[in-house]
Amino acid sequence: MFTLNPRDAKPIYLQIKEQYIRFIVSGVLGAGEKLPSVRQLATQLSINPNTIQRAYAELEAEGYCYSQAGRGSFVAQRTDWDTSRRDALIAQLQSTAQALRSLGMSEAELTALLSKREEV
Amino acid sequence: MFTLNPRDAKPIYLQIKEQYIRFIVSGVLGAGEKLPSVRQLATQLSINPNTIQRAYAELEAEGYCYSQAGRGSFVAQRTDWDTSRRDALIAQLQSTAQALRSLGMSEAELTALLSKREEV
Amino acid sequence: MFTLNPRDAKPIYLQIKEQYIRFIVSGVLGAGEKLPSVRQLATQLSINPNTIQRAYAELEAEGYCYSQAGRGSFVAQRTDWDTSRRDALIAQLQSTAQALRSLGMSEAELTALLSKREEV
Amino acid sequence: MFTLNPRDAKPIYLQIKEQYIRFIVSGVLGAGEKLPSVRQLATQLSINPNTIQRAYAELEAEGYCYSQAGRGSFVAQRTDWDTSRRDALIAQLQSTAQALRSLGMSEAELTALLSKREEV
DNA sequence: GTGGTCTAGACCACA
DNA sequence: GTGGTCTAGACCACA
Repeated sequence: MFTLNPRDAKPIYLQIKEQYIRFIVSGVLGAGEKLPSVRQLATQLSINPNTIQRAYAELEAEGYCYSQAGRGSFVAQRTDWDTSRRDALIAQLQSTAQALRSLGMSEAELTALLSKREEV
Repeated sequence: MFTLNPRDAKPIYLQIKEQYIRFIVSGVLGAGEKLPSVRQLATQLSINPNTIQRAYAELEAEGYCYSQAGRGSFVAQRTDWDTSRRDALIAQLQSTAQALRSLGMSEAELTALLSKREEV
Repeated sequence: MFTLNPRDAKPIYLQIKEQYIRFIVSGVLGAGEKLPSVRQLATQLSINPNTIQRAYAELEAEGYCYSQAGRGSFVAQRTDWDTSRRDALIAQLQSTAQALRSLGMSEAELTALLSKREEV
Repeated sequence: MFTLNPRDAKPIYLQIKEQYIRFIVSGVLGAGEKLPSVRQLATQLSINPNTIQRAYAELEAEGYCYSQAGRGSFVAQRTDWDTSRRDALIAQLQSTAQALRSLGMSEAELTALLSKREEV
């Protein structure tokens, strides 16, 4: 399920966190579903448990999951993270678009860019 | 002219670099204009000259300015940085748009976002 | 393994960088191999860690290696540096050839030079 | 006659020196011809005389010209600089070719590169 | 004066 | 332990 890229400059805890966000946002992991325990995932990925712990802590801080002592961590309701994330992305989209305008890009060109999905 | 936040997770040299990019891209600083000297800016911002040096070195590496021992640093011609910057922004725009799509945003909504200029 | 000449006009960080490039390009250091840590190499060469840091940072910027806080620095895949290096060398070959032509060397002589491998 | 590029990272004294080498090597300036005086050239280029002085000193050290106290500087005989310069360029050509071979370039490709004159 | 390199040494994030 | 950032301050090349 997880792909960790050791060559990436991105810290491992962030790679884990961002993959979880992708899974949760896309619905691969539904609200209420249980995340693997810190120890379990650490063993599975051959990684230090501290690293997993940090990823989980940030996910929880941003409302993507919640943890219950003794039971584990679970995917949160969409309402807990939806709005703030959306707002952040919208702000970023608009500021990037603004930067492209200041390089002389027209509205038509900007709109055209959106229809071309990036490949990666 | 400069706003530095030493508590920011973003390194100081990057804060300086990015502010200069904004000034240059927006035309506040025109091609050929002299940047303040490394030492001068260091004193003014109460920052170590090495930190300024690093910001200037990266600006030069990315084509935003050029520098000469004994003379100073100067804003480069637009052609020197135009394309690379454009490409970076386009990639960012598309990846942000993709993230919004995975939150369920439609193409129509995305396009609508572009017409609303952000205020900042 | 390393030869440093502190009297050389060429900065130390560049001497280190260029030697690493030679090792990586020639295959002495293979993709994925770990470079010595910044501190380790600094002690071994009796050089300031900042100087090593700079060499490593430039190697990474040019795609010869990648580094991760907490883990170390590693030799990159060949595909990451191949093209850019090739282009640089081609430019250098052609400009040197041009200089020799302006000394009156004929095309036949130039071609002949290529078949004689230099010994070093 | 002279083109100085203030945007070039190359020091001005070097730009002057290299342009003289080009003139001398190509025969634009013939053996025995008088170079402009340091002061004269400094005024003409609006440049510090020290800068010119340094260019002339290096040209003389490398055998491209000679100076006579009270009379001025004159272009040297070709035999004074020809061989050493030629040798240096040949060595560089061969070592660059060798580097390209280690990237997998064939002899045929190398030879082909020579026939394509670089444009600049 | 101006940029570039370097040493010495501190502190932080990450694994 | 490992890389990344930063301060303080020195010395060099160049104009």
